[in-house]
Parts: sequence; C-alpha cells; structure tokens
Amino acid sequence: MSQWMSPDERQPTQVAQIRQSLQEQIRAGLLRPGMRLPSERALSERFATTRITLKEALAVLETEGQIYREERRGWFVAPPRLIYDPRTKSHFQAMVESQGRAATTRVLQAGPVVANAELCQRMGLAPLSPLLKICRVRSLDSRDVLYVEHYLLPERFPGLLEMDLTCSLTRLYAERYGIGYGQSTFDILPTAAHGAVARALGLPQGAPLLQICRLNLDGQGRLIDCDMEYWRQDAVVIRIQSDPLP
Amino acid sequence: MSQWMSPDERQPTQVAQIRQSLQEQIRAGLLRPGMRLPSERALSERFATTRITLKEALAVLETEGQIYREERRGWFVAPPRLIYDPRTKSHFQAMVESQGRAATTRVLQAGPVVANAELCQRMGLAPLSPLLKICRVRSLDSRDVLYVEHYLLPERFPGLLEMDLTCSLTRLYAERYGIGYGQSTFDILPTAAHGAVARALGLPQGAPLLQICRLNLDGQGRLIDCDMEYWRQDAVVIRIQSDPLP
DNA sequence: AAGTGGTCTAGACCACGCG
DNA sequence: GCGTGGTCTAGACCACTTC
Repeated sequence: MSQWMSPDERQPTQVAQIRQSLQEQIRAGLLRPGMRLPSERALSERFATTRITLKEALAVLETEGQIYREERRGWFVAPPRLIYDPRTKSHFQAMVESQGRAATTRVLQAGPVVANAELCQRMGLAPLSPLLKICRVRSLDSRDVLYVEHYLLPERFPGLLEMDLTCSLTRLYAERYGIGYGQSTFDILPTAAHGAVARALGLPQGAPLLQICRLNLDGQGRLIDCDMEYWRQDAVVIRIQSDPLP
Repeated sequence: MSQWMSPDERQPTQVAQIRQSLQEQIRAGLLRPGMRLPSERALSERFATTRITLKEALAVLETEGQIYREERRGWFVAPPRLIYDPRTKSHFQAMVESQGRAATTRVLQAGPVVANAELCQRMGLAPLSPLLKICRVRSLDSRDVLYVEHYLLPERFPGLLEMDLTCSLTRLYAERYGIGYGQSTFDILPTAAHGAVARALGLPQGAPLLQICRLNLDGQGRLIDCDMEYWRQDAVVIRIQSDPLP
C-alpha cells in the first residue's frame, strides 16, 4: 500500500544550491522585498560559477515568484502577493487599498480596432467586427504589475473614449451607461511575455506571466466586454471562495 | 490620448525566430499533439545555433504550454488543455470523461504524518497535529499531468487507509462517512517543480507548474481536508463561470 | 552501446540604464 | 562611459533511456 519515497535523494546540483541559498537569505529578511540583488556577474563570482548557471538558478526563483526582473535593470526580491478574486469585478483600486497597498492606473492606448480571430471566437462576433480597445497598466506600490486590454462593443459605449479612463471602467459602465455585470467567465492560464505585454511591464521576452481572460455579460446575458489581463506572476495569488456547485 | 505602439519593432532574436518557427509547425499540424520533437542536438544543428540557445526557445514554448518535457526523454507537443473548474469538487474521472478523454489514478503513498508549519497555518491546526496524507498521480490520456497530496483529519476518517484510494475520495467521504462539502477556498499560483512533485510527474527540477491549494469545509463549516494539487501547466486551463459577488 | 537530456564551463558582443 | 542584463558561441562530462 504505502510506497517508499525515492530512497536515494541525489546530491543537489549547483543550481539547486544557489537557489536554496538565495531563498534562505530572502526568508531570513536579509534580502528584503523590493531590494535589488547584486549583479549577475557579482553573484556568479560569489558562488564560484558561470553566469549561465547562476541565471538558471535565478530563473527558477522567478518561476516560483520569489524574485522578479525588470528588463536590463536587474533582479529584485518580490513583495508579498496581492490576493485577487477575479469574481469581484475590477475596482482594482479598492481591492488594492483594502489590502493596505497603493494602486495607480495608466492608460497606454484607447481607440477603435478590428477584432482579431481569437477575439471573434471568444466573444462570438462576426469576422472583422469593430471594437473599442483600451490598454492600461496598473501598478501596486509604484510597481507595474498588470497589463490589461479591454475590448468593448462600440455601439454600447458611445463617447466613452472622451471620458477619464484611468478610473474604474466598471463605474463608468454603471454610472454613464446604466450597464451592470451579470455572469462572467474567466480563463486562467500561465503564459510567456511577448511584444506589447513585455514592453508595457518592462519584462524580457519569454518571461512568465499569468493570463486571465474575462468575458463579461450584463444582467440580461448580453455581452459587455472581454478583458485580457496579464499579471506579473509573482505579484498575485488567485484566491476563490465558493460554495459548491449544484 | 492614444499613444503610439513602439514604432521600431526591433528585429527578432534567434530565440524568437526558433520559437516562432516551431510554433508555426505545431499550429499547422505538422507536429501533432503527443509527438516527440527531434533531439536538442538535431534541432540546434537544423537552426544553425547552439544547444543553449535552442533550449532557451524550447523553455519559452514550455512556459506558454505549447510543448512539454519528460525528464531525460525529450520534448513533446502538448495536447489540448483540460478545462477545469476547481469548484466542481474532484470527480476527476467524470470531469475528464465528460470532455471525451481518459483518466487514471495511481496511489503513491498513504499513511499518517505530522503536519508541517505551512499546513498548520493553512488548516488552522495546533503545532505537530497528526494528519493522514494521501499522494496520488492522475493521468490524462495515459500522460501523468497531476500530482495531489491530500491531508485529512484522522479522527474524521477512521479506517480510510484500508479502502480503495484510487477512486474518488469525494465519494468515499460521502458514502462511507456521510461527509459532504460546503464552502471551499482555492489558492491558484504558478510555481516550480521540486523533489517529490518533480519525481512523481517526471519533470526536471525547476520546471513550471500550476499549484492549486484547496481547503474544504463541510456543510457546518468544519474543516474536512486540504488538497495540494500540482498540474503540468500545459495540461490545464482553469475556467470559472460565476455570477457576480454581492 | 549509442544517444539523449541535464548540467556546467569560459568566454564574447551588444543595447540599454544609469550616473 | 561604465556596468548591466540580454544574447550567443563552442565546447564538455555525466546519468539516464532506449535499443
């Protein structure tokens, strides 16, 4: 019945030892959240190894979300994760502040676009449908952690582009258009940073990300919008409390 | 208002080109789900580069979940993802079969343990509390994709270890102990493979994983168990449909 | 026995950040 | 202009899988 657990733990690799060593320093508080690590060259000397091997250890810690990088600026110790329940629609600012932290929002782009194939499929649209696209970056304690693309049906939101898009879109929907949320669907999956997302969050190409695609319907079951969220994966933990499904 | 999108797309790196090339072959169906890729050495020759660079491209595709590896066996094209709503408590087999796929379960270990610090905290237990630990590996179409550790309160489940633990624990709870689920809490976060998890799923140390920690209460709000799930991150997409929270 | 991925070495050049 | 991370080269040995 009970099976033994691999009797011979093989000796740890250099990568594992370096990872372990850095993790210990972080846990002990010697390397504090937000602090920059020494340069890769300095670390590789200190651990008597090459940069490649050292980078491999950093990559594992990055995958675990214990450290993060800013492109060409260096490696930093990850602050505590934001607790995020995707069902509490947006009010990003309120959610962040209720956890004792500071939020800001920056609009990168806002304008009409033509839906691409993936969006048409997700939103159930006719090919080449027009949409409004709003790109925003949101920060947690002055650190950019979230890049969001909102895709809205233009006919439901006339004049939206002239409004202040740095605040909650949920509030704009409700107060200016009388549109409230009903059922929503979320897809959560890890992915890698590319193009616009990588640039917006200051990540190198290929860095790990947590993607959340939300499809929002109104009280009558009609489509409101589709949001593509890309989180720095060290910055967040998805926490969902639920009663069981029927 | 609208900001231009980085006017000069810098020329793609070798890593990006290799990634692009492999992705295209996969999308076109020339490399089919489950197929093994050529060896790293063969690929690095074909792309006229070194193994390190080639491996970097494979690592990005792995992060995206387009390919996966089996330790020392090679790289494979990822099959379609299982759609998983963590709120539909277990019945792993039923969930898998309803999506037209095949499930199996293997018990690695089952026995009493002493709760570690993390578990005491998550479950709100006194230090050194006794628990029952059940380790299982679950496969999708003959591929091991999920490693689960269940931690149960021993006083609620006398004699459990003598039962057939390859089938649904949910069913055992209900049929043999009259215990059903009430509220549950899920934490979802990407992490890296280590030790027992890596061995159980045949992953190299440091490979990306999706961790889901579930804390299950019964109808009276009393703790039932805590499950630590570790998914191959290419094998699953978390999909949650929900009405908005009050 | 041959071939594979896992691990590691010892460099190099470049674009960019920062002072 | 210096140091940084980002990218890349050209090898090597070992443990393990597969034949």
